[in-house]
Amino acid sequence: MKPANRLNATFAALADPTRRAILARLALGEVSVMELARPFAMSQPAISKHLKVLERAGLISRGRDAQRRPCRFEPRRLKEIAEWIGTYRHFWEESFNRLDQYLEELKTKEKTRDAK
Amino acid sequence: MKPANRLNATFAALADPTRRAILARLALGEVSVMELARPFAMSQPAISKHLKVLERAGLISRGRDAQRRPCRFEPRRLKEIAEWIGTYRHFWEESFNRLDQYLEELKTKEKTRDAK
DNA sequence: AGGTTATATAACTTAATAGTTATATACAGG
DNA sequence: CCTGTATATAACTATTAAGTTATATAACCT
Repeated sequence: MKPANRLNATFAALADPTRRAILARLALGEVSVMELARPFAMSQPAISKHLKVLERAGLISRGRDAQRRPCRFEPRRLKEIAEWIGTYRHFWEESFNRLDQYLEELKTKEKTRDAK
Repeated sequence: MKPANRLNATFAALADPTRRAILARLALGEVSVMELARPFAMSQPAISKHLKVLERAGLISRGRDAQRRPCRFEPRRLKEIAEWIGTYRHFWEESFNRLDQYLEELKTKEKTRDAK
């Protein structure tokens, strides 16, 4: 998959609260599908579908343990989107906020001056 | 909007490459809709729809300049998802990688032993 | 007022998503 | 071999999303 498509798939997968909850659970360790499904007010096939979405997005991988298919969290794709967001980080970090504040001050001064 | 719904809307908005490209453009400064639309092989109403999605997600805001509605990038929501991802950061950072490597080594040793 | 430019909205089509129930597959264990 | 358990798939429905064209709204300019 091309990197842009990876971002599409990753973001789309993360847009669903059930899937984010699944990831949160998997961050604590491998779990089977049934175990994953239990806390949700949703059928098992629905959970299986969510898992397929997560897997195709590369956010989880699956093992084999008898008839169980334990799911494991895979951090690579989260790292990728963390890096994507990183290119915007300066917008909310200290150094930028200082510039922002400075610009705000300028604006306020202008208005004050114009009002005179 | 509740925080969970905000995450839904933000991730969904970012899942589209056109919208990510719009954000990238807006990170360089305010732009009007027509200017934004130009580089895309897409009608103006399509761009307006994307902007509405971005606006409802809180990723942009819009001003007024005569008949123009200049769009401005709003970093808050990106910051929020950066924080959400932050809770998983330890999975790909140095300290974790060392543990991961150690576990990989253990596995390899097991296999080697079993093969004997 | 009338024409032009910028943007938004309406109505529509197509395709994708999230869920359902029912069924199929695969393995485990007596 | 038979039964139960875990998971996946099929077939279906309802909702949402992304695009289109045509039209409406709003502000500028002469």
